[in-house]
Amino acid sequence: MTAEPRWLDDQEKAAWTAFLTASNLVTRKLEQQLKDEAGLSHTQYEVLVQLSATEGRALRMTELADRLVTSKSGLTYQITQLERAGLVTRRSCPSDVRGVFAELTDEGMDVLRRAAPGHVQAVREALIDVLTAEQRDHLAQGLGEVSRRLRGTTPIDPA
Amino acid sequence: MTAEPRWLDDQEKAAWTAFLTASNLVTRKLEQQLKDEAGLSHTQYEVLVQLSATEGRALRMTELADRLVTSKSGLTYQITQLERAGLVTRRSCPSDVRGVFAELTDEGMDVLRRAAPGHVQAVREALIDVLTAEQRDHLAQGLGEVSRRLRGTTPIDPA
DNA sequence: CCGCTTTGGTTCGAATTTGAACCAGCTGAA
DNA sequence: TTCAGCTGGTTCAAATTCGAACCAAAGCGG
Repeated sequence: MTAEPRWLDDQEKAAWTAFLTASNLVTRKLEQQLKDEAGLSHTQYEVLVQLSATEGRALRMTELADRLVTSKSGLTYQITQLERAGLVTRRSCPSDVRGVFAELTDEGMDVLRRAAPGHVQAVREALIDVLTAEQRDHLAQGLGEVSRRLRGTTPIDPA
Repeated sequence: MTAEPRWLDDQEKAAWTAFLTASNLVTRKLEQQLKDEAGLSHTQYEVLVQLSATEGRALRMTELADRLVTSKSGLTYQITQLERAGLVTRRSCPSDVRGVFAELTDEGMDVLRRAAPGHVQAVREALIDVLTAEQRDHLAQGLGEVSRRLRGTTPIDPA
């Protein structure tokens, strides 16, 4: 048993390490930039972005957690922080007593507006402008598929 | 002032979000897998990998921190954990009293050997086998360049 | 040989993150 | 109607992470 696994060959390893290190470096860089220039963590920034892009500027906690790819408890924490800072408010859901909407405040919108330019610039410098249009397409294609598969992950296949 | 920034167009945004979500999802997935099957965090696993791949199975703290793309203090913490678990030992550097080598123990090597197959398998499922050989090449090319630029980042250009 | 700046690591405190446990409130089937 | 089981969020404790402060040693120029 435990047949020798298929190790990664050089080409595969190159792809893997490039992905891993780029992922770490970019994350680090942007976290830094946001903290310095806007006083926000990347998670917090993403919350604001998601809410601002949504009709009604509000989303349910679970939906938001899914979009951010974070844990429910992690989101609860961050929303509390943002609420404390006045950038977001909690509102209860009319159709489900248990439900909670996180809603972007005007101030939250302002903060986002001020933070966005610098952040977009940083994203360009770190990733977007470094790639050719073709490379961006390949990236979107490949990693898009990767994401899709990991999202629809029902480990138990109901045959 | 503050000219309207160049926002991301759809194509660029697609690349960015694909990168971001794939990065989060893959990280999450692998963290999970390692914790479950080997009782290691991904950082710890990477430490073992880097050491095992090095002549003498030892590396200086700073060098190791750079390779892992982590902070020095973060590495100090993790090495302490691994040392406590008996997978790594600290050894002082002969040529520099301040220096510290992290060295892989035999037990650490064993743990790595047991953990590797499952982890490689997970990496394949999450990323490598999802992409075509061509996509992997593009990924390695593009993100390799991204990494290179972020590494050699001396914000102050000494003109 | 002497100070000054840099380097290598660790320590410390603050901020996050995560999964497990928990509490309601929903939902569907009997 | 009723109860078992799922859902939506929060709470909690434990593990990490990071940057700033710190200490000691190394490297250097004079």
